[in-house]
Amino acid sequence: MTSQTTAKTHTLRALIELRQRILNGTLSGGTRLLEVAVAESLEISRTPVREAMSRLAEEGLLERAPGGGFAVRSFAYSDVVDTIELRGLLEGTAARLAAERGASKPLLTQIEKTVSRLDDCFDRADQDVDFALYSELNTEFHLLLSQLSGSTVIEREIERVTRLPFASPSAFLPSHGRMGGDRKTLMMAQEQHRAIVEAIQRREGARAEALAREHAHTAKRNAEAIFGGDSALRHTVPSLALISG
Amino acid sequence: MTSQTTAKTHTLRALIELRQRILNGTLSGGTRLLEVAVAESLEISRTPVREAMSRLAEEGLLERAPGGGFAVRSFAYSDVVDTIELRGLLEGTAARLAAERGASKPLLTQIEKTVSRLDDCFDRADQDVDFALYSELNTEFHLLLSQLSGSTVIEREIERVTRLPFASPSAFLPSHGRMGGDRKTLMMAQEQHRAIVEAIQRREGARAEALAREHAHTAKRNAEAIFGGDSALRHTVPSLALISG
DNA sequence: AAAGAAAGCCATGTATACATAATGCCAGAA
DNA sequence: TTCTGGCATTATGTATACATGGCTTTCTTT
Repeated sequence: MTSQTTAKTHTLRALIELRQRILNGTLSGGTRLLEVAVAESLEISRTPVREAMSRLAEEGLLERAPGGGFAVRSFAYSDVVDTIELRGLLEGTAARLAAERGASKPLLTQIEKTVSRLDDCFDRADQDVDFALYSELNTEFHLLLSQLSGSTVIEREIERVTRLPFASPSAFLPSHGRMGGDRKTLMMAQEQHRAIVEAIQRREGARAEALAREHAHTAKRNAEAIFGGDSALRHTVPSLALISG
Repeated sequence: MTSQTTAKTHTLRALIELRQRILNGTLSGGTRLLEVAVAESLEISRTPVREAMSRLAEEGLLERAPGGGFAVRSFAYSDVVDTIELRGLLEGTAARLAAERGASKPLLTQIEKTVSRLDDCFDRADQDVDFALYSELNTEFHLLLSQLSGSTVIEREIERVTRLPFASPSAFLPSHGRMGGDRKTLMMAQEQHRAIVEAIQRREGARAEALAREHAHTAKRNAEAIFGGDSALRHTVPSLALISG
């Protein structure tokens, strides 16, 4: 499955390809990346490789090795849990700030619309939920929430934490593979979405914060369920191969 | 004052020199850094310049420009306040986790010793406090607190936020320039240090969190006082020239 | 056989030449 | 005057040759 990534620049191609290899576990945690080897593997020169690795370090997928060079960052199970909790912390703060400082009208209108469109995902009475659409709208909701905070600092940090694949709001969303109580789970999450927006509108800061934290906590429980389940369940979540411990 | 930085590699020299210029305001927010210009200015080639700029982007002092290249990040007054609050949030979480999960004995012993050594800064009955020593120990205290959390995620984030010069625990510490009620301010802060450690030892998570947040809040008040004061007061705080709005 | 020194390798650091893409300016025509 | 086309400039992207420093390995000497 040599995903012939076609990007404008070699740097971008290297970036995407390396990211891919890290996420799918081809490059496991702790692996040192040698410029020459990677360059040969991608059939480009060292320069764009360095550039790509540098960006991956900014993303948090690589870390600079002591004597120069880069190594793949190791993620333990506890890191996943802590990072999700951190997202809850940040999103909680975003919600509180939005409530306390008063969120901008246009953004509020927009997030209401997003919540409403999320509702539509459940329209059909049968078990089928449009997961792809839900996932997309869910991501949009969380992005808007970070913007509602009115703080570029908070917004930036959320964006940063969220970039780690296992901490993204849609990371542990049920996929088509396992259907069980998923519809109910999603509906509960959606109820939390609505409550968060309502609390912000009513300027109830503490409540908005608590709700957003609890919302992330739900994601944490999902993660725990998947890790506790058999490995077949784990494989339903893409790019989770990078978790070592 | 051409600070002839002597570092092993050109990259390091460029890194230090550029950081310096950003912090002292020579390069103001929004300024685009052109590789060739910087390279000529530092009398090195473009390669180490790119490398240095990439690291500064990781530090948060630069940001990647849309069409490639880097620009100096702009910091508004509100960013300073928000970032300090963010530090409070993170340190509060670190304190809570340390209390809840139970902190390691050796680290607890070490932080107790640090608190004790901070006490010694006030030994002399006169107004003189050893600011340099206090600052160093204060930094050490906050570092140990982040480690007490037992979460590499939290520790890493605190390290990251703290790297921004105006969010570091010792950023708005009174300097020799202005003595007024500084001794009292420092003693109050030190009292908070002691209380935080005590709460962690007693496994009082919520209290530890609240105390750490309040501690950062104190720093925020200091920052506000300095910004509210005349510009002469602002100049007593090193590397604050980078704040634009 | 053990220890030290030297040599050589390997990985990153650095310079530089060239490629390419974006920007902007100038000129000419509608 | 304004629009448009092309050219020129400039900045980043890329390849590559060479430098350097640390580590290993081996050879030599005691």
